[in-house]
Amino acid sequence: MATDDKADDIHEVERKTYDIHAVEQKWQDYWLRDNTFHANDDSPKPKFYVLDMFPYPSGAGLHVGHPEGYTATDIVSRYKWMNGFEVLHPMGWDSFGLPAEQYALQTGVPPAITTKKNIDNFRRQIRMLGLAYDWDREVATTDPGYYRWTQWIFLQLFKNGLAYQTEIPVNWCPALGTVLADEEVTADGTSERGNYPVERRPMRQWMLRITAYADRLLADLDGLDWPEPIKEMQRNWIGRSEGAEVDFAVEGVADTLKIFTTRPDTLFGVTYMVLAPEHPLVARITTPAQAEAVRSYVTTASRLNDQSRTDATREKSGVFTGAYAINPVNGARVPIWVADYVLISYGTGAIMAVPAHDQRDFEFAKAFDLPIIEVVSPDATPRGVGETALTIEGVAVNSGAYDGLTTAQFKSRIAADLEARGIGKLAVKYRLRDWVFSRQRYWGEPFPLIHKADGSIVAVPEAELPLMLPEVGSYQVAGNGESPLATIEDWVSVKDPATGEEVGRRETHTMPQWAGSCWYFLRYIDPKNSDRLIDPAKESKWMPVDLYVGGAEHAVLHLLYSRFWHKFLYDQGVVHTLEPFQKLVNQGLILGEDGQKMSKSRGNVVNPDDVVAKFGADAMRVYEMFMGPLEVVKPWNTQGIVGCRRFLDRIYRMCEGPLSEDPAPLALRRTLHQTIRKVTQGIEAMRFNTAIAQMMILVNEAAKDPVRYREVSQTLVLLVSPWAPHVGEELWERLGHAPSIVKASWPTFDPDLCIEDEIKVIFQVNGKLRDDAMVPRDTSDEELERLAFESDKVLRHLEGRPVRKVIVVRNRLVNIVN
RNA sequence: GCCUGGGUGGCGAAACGGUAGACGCAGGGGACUUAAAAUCCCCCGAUCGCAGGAUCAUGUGGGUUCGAAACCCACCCCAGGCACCA
Repeated sequence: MATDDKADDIHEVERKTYDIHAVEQKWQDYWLRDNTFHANDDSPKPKFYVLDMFPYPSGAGLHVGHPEGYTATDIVSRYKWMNGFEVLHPMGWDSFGLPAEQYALQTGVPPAITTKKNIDNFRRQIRMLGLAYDWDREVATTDPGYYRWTQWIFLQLFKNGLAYQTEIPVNWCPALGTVLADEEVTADGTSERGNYPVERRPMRQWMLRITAYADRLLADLDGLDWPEPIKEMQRNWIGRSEGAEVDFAVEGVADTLKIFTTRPDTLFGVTYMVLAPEHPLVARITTPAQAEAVRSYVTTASRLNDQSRTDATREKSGVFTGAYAINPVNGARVPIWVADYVLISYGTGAIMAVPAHDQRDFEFAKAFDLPIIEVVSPDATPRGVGETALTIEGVAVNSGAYDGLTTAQFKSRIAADLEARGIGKLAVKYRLRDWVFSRQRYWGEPFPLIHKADGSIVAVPEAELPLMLPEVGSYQVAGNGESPLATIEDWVSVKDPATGEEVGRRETHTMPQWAGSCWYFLRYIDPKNSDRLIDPAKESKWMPVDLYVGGAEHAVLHLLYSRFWHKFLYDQGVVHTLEPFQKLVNQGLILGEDGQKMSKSRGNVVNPDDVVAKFGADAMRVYEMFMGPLEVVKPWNTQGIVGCRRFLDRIYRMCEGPLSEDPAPLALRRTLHQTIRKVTQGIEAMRFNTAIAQMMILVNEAAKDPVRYREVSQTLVLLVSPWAPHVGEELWERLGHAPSIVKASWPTFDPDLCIEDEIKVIFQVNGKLRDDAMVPRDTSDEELERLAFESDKVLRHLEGRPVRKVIVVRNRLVNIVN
């Protein structure tokens, strides 16, 4: 009830000032009709490419979090237009995805229909906010004209050996008859939907060899203007580590056991070896006596999902194979174990265990009563084994001829020695894994691949792209882990047109949602090209993206996948920049009024439709930018918009009635120029909140003068127009100018005028404020000191003690220390 | 556990190492009005004081400095990310 009363109050405001909704509608219609924000490929002006992370068009429509980033880029776009740039600011739809498919399962409505409806709603809402997009360049990843090129890129990856099939363990849910993503599996190993048991089951998957680009993905981060934490997250995700590969002979077997270690300097401390349960050597080296125990352990390990497998707090488990390895540095005979704390997917899937200097090995050795040998000491003196592993770098002990070497010296010496003997070499490993690129779903891009009867896989000819996603009768999964596509025999079976004989069967997996979002920013540049992905001339005009704004939740996956594809396209000569996104900014989440994350279940979701209906799009835009710094997480407060609405109304009134053509009084002009400076710098630095505060200061000051000066009012309209474009256009027109205001020039400031000529200087005694005085700018140090000692308040606080020191900072303060 | 951010009034927040709390919300008082709304003006960190003013205050404890919200060390709390990666 209380909020309804507030809403009525606001409608009262509207009648008093102007018809907000009529004005907003008028200008939205104008922009569409005039195609105001069309980016001209042939423009001689310098380009500026501003990109938003395009949304998944969900059934729920926009929430107030979307417009935050969109408004930020919109302000920058409009500002750049006004500064003489040709701005590319497009919008589109990341429209493949699970929700539409799940909705289809429940209702039978095809995802294509649902998706179109949702896109229409998103487009309506985005236009309602007055965002300056070039609608001629709209793209949707579900459009065959778009995914044709997603498929084309995949084919190039395939042809270059960067796409391959493999059997990997996936989350298989027998009850649902489908494969689940990790996010769809709960911590206790059941499905999020329905709570059915989920098991690990090896299944055929398509993989992309992103690891082949690991070094470049890491190295090229350095040159990017991205938030440092995001770069750091990507570095950690890639996880480069330098070490050595060492071959251990296995007693009585021809096979060698290859391990990776970052601490080859601890080779003398090896007391056992560990193989991952999936390691191929396990079956070959296990002795008959241990066979049953090993088989049982391996089976148990295979049942655990990745989450519990990699839970570091679990107690160590493992089993002895009965086999022994020979340490190449000292000939020591060490037992080979199998344990699930070693992962098959990292390094060589096998380790040498040095319990004295690795915490995991230490815990394992304690659990199974294995020996622990100290080989590193901080100061060359052995100090015995303690209660934890000593993982520091230091000086070698108990290491034969290597004793006394520092860790770094040891590492380079041993690498050379092992290499000379042909049993080891320096090696670099990455934590990054290849990308599981297939999904057993309907609503995604089909793979343009055909499996032939002889087991070979051939690409669909490029001329036949797009390979259309067929309509399907039922969205139920096939039940055997294949996608619904597998049930459409007509589509799956590829027949020779002449003979009618089956020549092959189509791949029924589809691509993940990430695929379409990996390259959409390229298609905006040349959205209707049916001959190629992008015209090279246009590509070289617009790329790279100058500013990319979106949520930090995409810090790793989307941004890493996208960079990978971009580097591949660079290698293919499709694009001319090594990196797609020069500058990246993450907007912070907007929380509900209760300070909690907005969610339907909490009932704290704020709908932009309601906000715009009550306050108008301009007030909402200003408020979202006024709430605080863009990057910060902040709670929504509907009451707070009132102040922004008032601010816009006051600007409106400043432009009503007769305007004086006289120059404004000096003090007001000074504030005006300070405001131009602050707002200009604020947009450049994307500090939108303090820029608004400064405009409010100007409005407050201007209102004190009964005369309305054109100089002030008109400049203010220009300054505020990127935030409040409808008010901007309307007032610009009322002030006698032709639309659009983005074609007007951004105001400039006079730096001399920004400087005050009377300055308040403070007087401190022992660092505490005691008095102040107004003085002309650049008053000399001597004069300032003299004035300070004239102050009664200062003298009182000196309390007659002798002055020890006087610090004078010109135009700022005098501090007297006694 | 590790890596990032971040803790400032009732609330959202400002503050090149130099007057802490700009600007806005909420709150209080006043003007206008028959009345209300809108609008306009004033006050608004805490404590003490009639007041001039004083003292305290930016998560906690130390330190550097003439001077610290800001820089350094230790700790506590919150958010995000990673988590047996050899």
